[in-house]
Amino acid sequence: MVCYADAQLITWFNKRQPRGIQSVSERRLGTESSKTRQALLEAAEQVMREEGYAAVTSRRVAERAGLKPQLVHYYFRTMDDLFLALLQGLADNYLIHFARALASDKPLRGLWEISSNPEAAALTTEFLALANHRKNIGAEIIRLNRRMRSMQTEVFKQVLQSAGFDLDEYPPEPLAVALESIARGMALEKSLGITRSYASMRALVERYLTAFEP
Amino acid sequence: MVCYADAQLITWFNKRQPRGIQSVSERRLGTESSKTRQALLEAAEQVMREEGYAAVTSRRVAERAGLKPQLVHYYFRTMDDLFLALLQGLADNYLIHFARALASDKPLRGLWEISSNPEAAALTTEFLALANHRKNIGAEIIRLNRRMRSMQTEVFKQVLQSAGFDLDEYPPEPLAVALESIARGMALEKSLGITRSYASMRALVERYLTAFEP
DNA sequence: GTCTATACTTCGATAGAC
DNA sequence: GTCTATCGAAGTATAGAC
Repeated sequence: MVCYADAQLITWFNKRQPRGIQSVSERRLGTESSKTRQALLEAAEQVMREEGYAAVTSRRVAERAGLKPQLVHYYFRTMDDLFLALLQGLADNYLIHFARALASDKPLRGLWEISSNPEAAALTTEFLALANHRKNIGAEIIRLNRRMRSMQTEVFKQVLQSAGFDLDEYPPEPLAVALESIARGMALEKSLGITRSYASMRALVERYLTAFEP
Repeated sequence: MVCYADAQLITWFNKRQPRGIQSVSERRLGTESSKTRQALLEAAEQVMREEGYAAVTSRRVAERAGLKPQLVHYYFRTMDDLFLALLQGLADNYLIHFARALASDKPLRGLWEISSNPEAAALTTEFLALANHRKNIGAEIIRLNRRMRSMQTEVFKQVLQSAGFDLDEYPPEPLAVALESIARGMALEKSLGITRSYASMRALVERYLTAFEP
């Protein structure tokens, strides 16, 4: 199994094409390396997770960070820019965990664990909802989805092949989609307090994973 | 396979316990049978699907329906009440399609089709996001989830049994969860314009469905 | 059943001082 | 880099006339 160091993977991944159309206002803007900017992003993530994307307003984010609302507009020209930065952070975070899963001896279980995280699932759901009506967010989600899916599919392919499975009978891509969809679905139910089918699903998934990763 | 008529099923299903805490304001309220109320609900559903839950405001809903914003408050005491009514409509709609699937000779394929509807998936995602921070919505979603899941599980159980499958090896409940999660995941990607893994996933699912429903 | 009028809150965004 | 001050727009909700 190929193994990247965290930093390397993220660096490689972030060599991305310029994203969407940027606003061309003349207004002054804070640097990306600012600590305050980071604090605002963390506050925004908390607000989004706890109260939903509609609650991510300059005033509420600033309040959570103990700062003035105008600072949000100083570091992010528009709220859309803030959401894009947030999405970027989420993707970076995914990559870190993905790299760890890759480096472990049971990468598929790692993928399952990543997508089973209720907090991450809730955040992802917020972004998926956002993506349906904010063009910029939607475009970025599509970009990220493409890359993540490719990487997941590659992991499935290598694991299945080295375990001697026929890739026609066990097609890597839909299996990757299935794993992520199911894990996120379960995580969402969990974050709502629904645990009813958790055990039986865990057993079912475990059976497949054991077959794939003995 | 048991077969209910649409109306009967909905009637049975809607014999539900009273939902959550209702506001106790003295204000006048329109009747549930009003045509205007129905128009507002349809407008709200459109707005929610196209622009997200955050766009479901009294002003925007009224505008879409060609009415005055205050009418929204006349028919729904609070916006939460409107969301709950919307959710109820969504559940009723699900039941209609569920009943049709039950009555057909391939109920599992029917379940797949229902959850594969991109518009419905987008709406469901909006509600799942809403559920994470609006207590009333969350409670109602949990209630609906429990009932729908029971019904889906029962369908799986009957189909698998009559096809001679071992229910320990093919456990109905997690299979129902998997079917819905995957279908919704695919539908969400579709509504974003991602069609990449659609064909291969369709083939994989078809293989299982053919085994279950020859 | 629908309207006008209105009170109050919160929002995004910007200009300009320090 | 952070602040004060401020605009205009949009939001929920209610009272009361017709």
